[in-house]
Amino acid sequence: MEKKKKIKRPTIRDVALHANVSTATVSRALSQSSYPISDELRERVLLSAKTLGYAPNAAAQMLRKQTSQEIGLIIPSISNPFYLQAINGIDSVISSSGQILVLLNTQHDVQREREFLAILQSRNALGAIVSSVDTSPRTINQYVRRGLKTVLLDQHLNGANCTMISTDMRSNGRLAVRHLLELGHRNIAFATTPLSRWTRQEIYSGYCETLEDEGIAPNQDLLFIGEANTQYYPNDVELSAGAMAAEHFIERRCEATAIVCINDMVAFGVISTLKRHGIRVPEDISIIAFDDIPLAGAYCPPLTTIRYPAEQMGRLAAMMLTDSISNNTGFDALGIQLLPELMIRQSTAPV
Amino acid sequence: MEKKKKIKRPTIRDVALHANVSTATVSRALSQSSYPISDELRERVLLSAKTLGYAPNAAAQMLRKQTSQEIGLIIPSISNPFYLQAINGIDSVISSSGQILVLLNTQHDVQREREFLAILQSRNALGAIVSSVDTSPRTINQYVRRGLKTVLLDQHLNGANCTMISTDMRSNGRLAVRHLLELGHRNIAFATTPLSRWTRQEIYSGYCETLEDEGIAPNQDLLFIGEANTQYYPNDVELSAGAMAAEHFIERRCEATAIVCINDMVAFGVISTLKRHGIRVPEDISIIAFDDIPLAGAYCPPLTTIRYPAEQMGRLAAMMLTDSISNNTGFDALGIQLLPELMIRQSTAPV
DNA sequence: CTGTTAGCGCCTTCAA
DNA sequence: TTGAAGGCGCTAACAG
Repeated sequence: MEKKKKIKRPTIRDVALHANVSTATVSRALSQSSYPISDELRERVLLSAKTLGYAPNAAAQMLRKQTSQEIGLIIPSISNPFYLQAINGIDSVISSSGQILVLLNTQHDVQREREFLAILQSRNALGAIVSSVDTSPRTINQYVRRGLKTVLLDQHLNGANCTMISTDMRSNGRLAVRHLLELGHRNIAFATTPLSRWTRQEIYSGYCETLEDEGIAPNQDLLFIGEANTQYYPNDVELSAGAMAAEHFIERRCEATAIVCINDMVAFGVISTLKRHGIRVPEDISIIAFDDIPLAGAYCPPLTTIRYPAEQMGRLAAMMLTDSISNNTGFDALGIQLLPELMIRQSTAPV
Repeated sequence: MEKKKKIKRPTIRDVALHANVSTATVSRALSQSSYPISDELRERVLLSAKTLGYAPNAAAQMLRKQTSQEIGLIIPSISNPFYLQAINGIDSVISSSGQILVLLNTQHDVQREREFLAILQSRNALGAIVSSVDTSPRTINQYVRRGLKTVLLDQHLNGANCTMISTDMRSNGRLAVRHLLELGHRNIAFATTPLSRWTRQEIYSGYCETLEDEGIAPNQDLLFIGEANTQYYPNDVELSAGAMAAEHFIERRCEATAIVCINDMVAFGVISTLKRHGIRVPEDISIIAFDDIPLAGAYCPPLTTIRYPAEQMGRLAAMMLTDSISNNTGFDALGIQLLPELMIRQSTAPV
């Protein structure tokens, strides 16, 4: 192969030489600083920079200024539309303040999560928004202590020394069940992916509590867990998990008149599977879920669901982070919970 | 407010002092280099680093090594599930080689796209994967010339000096129409968001061509364009655009027996709106679309669609980029097209 | 107003 | 096998 000449980008010194000024002047002319500089020089510098195609070296700036413009986003997966919406919200805030989003996907691996935290630390990231899969706040706190501004998203980690934004999943769970109870349902099943995440456990707890309040004993036989798999829908583990749960539901001839699904995607998997078996929603069985992803209202039937304000949560997280960065306030373990909203559509009906 | 003591992270020098060796030794001990170093020293250094909580300063490394481990992903929006899948594919490749993904959302703004390219250049990014909204390859070529490794995703920009990965949208369009023709449809409408992007125009061209081949004159009255809006579905512009197109379709009492939709989300918007007006799919009208997002198969009816191998495209883009980086091959304007696949489900039926 | 200069933290020759 | 030292590109303190 032909030898490749390494392309050397022009530096501030090249510009200085070309414009016949000092590097300091170039630096001042190019930065928006209000530092006094004559218009003539400024223009000469700007011109030289343009002719040479000069672009500042970000690494040098970071090193010198001891800071970067990066915000790290650590999430467990990017398959879930929730994160898409959250990213949207986050991006809308940070991009307008000239910051840059570094996306780190842990794939639900605690080890990776820790590595990513270390990476952000290494990079002098301005801050991190973390949807943690860790069960202990130890690692997070360690980085917070070392100065990494952090906001926890979609997860409430007891004892974490940082702002946490979530919704009260348990009361969301209650809300869903109460809606079904009001419609006269008494035999209510629960379909979910494995209850490994705190948020899922919370929803399930809310479900159990509310039934108990009503004098209905929660029943393990009504819990349908679909493994994360791609057996039924090759492109989506949650859809597929929903389908799996529904298959079990049918096999076991479950007589529930309603199913609470852990999220919209699982619900879609459940509904499409039930339909394939000739079971109608909501005539034969009511379905309620959580998230309210954009498609929920355009599904058939339009899905009754508890809105999870994903985009707003993302936006809020970014705002809290930005605030904590610019005011240099930290260590304020503020817990924020967004209130749920029941979106009644057409997948639930009276018994 | 209380004065905040600036937290200073330990440097390589601190570790050197603590371990009573030189900074050079520390550097060598910590890097995986095969440089000879006694086991005893190595362990001492590693221990010191751990006790001090040392983490290398990425900026300094980048400056010194004149390179970063960043891959930039420039996309026009993160609302479209296509990009979600593409990100998934990309991430799966680059994260396994220790690289980091920087997500840059242009919001369909050419100006922002150019700024982002400049930012990546500034940061000595290893490379960029770009889903461009530019209509000319000029800017891209400029950065390619300056050494930024680039792969164009989901867009074929004539004259661009870089690898381009896309599918042949025109033949995808043809494939869709041919399927409908085979089912006996002759009066076929087209529902889309504005035809601003090249990919959309291509699909539309394929649609027109195929009709002409069949002796059917394309008819402007059969083209339904839904503005990007949030009027019908507040959380999703494409869903909403589909709904809008369908409303027009109904208002104008269009008599087409089939609709080609520009993508699955638009199709969902169309279908749910048609249904709301009592029009059945596929009994009254057939719907075909493009993308095959995970939900397509779980919709009702399951959507007949042309699979757009988003994740594979992402993976391929990342692989091409990685390859071009490690082999330092560049300027090889390779055009790659992934073949479409018709997923026949239940939203299309004979006339 | 403009220039000189000293590092920011790290890696990597070169010398020992 | 280890250490000393220069410099990557930039900014900010200090001189002029």
